[in-house]
Amino acid sequence: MQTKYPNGEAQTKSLKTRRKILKTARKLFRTRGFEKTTMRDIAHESGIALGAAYYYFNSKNDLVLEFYLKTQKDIESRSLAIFAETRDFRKRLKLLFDLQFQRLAPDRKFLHVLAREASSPKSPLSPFSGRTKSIRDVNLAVFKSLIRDCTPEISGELAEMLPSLLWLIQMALIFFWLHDSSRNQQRSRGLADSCTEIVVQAVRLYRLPLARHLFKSLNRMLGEVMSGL
Amino acid sequence: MQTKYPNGEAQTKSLKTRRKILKTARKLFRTRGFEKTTMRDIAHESGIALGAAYYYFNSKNDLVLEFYLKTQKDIESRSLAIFAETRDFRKRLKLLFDLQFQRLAPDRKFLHVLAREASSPKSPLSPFSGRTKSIRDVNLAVFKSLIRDCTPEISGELAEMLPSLLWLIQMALIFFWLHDSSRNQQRSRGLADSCTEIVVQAVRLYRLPLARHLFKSLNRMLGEVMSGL
DNA sequence: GTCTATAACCGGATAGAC
DNA sequence: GTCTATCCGGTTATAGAC
Repeated sequence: MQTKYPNGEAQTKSLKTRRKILKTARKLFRTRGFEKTTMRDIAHESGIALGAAYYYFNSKNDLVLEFYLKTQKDIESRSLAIFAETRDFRKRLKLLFDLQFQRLAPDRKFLHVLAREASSPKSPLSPFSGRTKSIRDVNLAVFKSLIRDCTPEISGELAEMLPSLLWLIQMALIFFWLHDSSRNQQRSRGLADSCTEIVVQAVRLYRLPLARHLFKSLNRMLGEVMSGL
Repeated sequence: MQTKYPNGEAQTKSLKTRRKILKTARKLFRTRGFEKTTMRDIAHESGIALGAAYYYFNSKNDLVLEFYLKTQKDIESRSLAIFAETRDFRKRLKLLFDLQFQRLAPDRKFLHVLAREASSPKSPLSPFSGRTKSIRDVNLAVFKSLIRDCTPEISGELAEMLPSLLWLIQMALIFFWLHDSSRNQQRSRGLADSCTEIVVQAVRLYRLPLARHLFKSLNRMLGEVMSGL
């Protein structure tokens, strides 16, 4: 991961091997599934020794993390195009959730190890850990630009808290989607719809004096969740 | 697990061994942690062979599940006492969350395997799977009796949807608490407070015509999440 | 049918030679 | 940076004892 490359020569070769491993792993994970694919399989099909595979990746799980990171970066760049299409808050949100499902779909079968790994506090893959902080920050930035210049206009305190809230909702949606065995993950899409609707309705209620207490508590909750990073 | 016992003799001995394993496992998990305790350790300290441990428990994870199930049953019976103390909705909710934290606390260090295991769709421990359905039903029943005869009065559609909502919140709280490294899990307690407050405020807003759409969407969302069990 | 004990198996991960 | 040989521990297979 953090290996130094003193010269272009080595870099090229090293990168080639690294990519080869990733490609093989992805292929095998997709066809046989994560648990039925052994590191020995991956090394063998990549034409290298087991030890070499571990030279490039610290663990089998790390391979999966790599795919996820790449996808999230991809989604970030594509989200800009989405926000250019429409300024409507609801549509933007819906399109973004759709984009997540769509881009993650090819790897859905084995991405569940992400959730599993994320549930281990010790793991660097924990949702509350440093390794994933960069990707979380990217996600938050996406939600910030979703809110910017949208209709209805969202500003002030609401604009402060919404990114965190939307990020949490997105994480929950992805978790649900990973386990969703309905055809084409229809249930997850329905869930994304209702979550979108809930947020839209909540935004509408925000200015209501009677709802003041509710949003105060919600804001406090978000602070408590996100402060630990 | 589902072994038949044709006579009391065998049952007694069998149960004794079983309990011995559980006791040893719990002790070792608590002192060394889950991953540093091997099944060989547990068998050895229990004075039995490795194979015997596997005769009683299908896997190392199953041992942890056993502790969790026992705790949840314990919580169920204690919750009745709590609801006898007060009819106040907010207080009942807060006391119930506190009870969860308190009873689960001794095993907090190794209960994270629950979350990990629960994240594997194939696993019988998945939150959406049959093995855990009974415990989920028990939890839901607890929330139903929390709502019954409380002040402010909760009935109708709201009484229908609240148990599911509270269950989801509870699961999220426990997940957060498992990873919470703040002293004495203070952050989790704060989070439980704000979640409680959010629910209380939401209940207040329920009758508001302007909030109709919001609750409709919320209800739909809960249906989508819970229908898959 | 109920239980125990021993010896593998399997696959993720590591050590260390080259 | 790549290999081979090993470790380690969850899990399984098997052979019997009661």
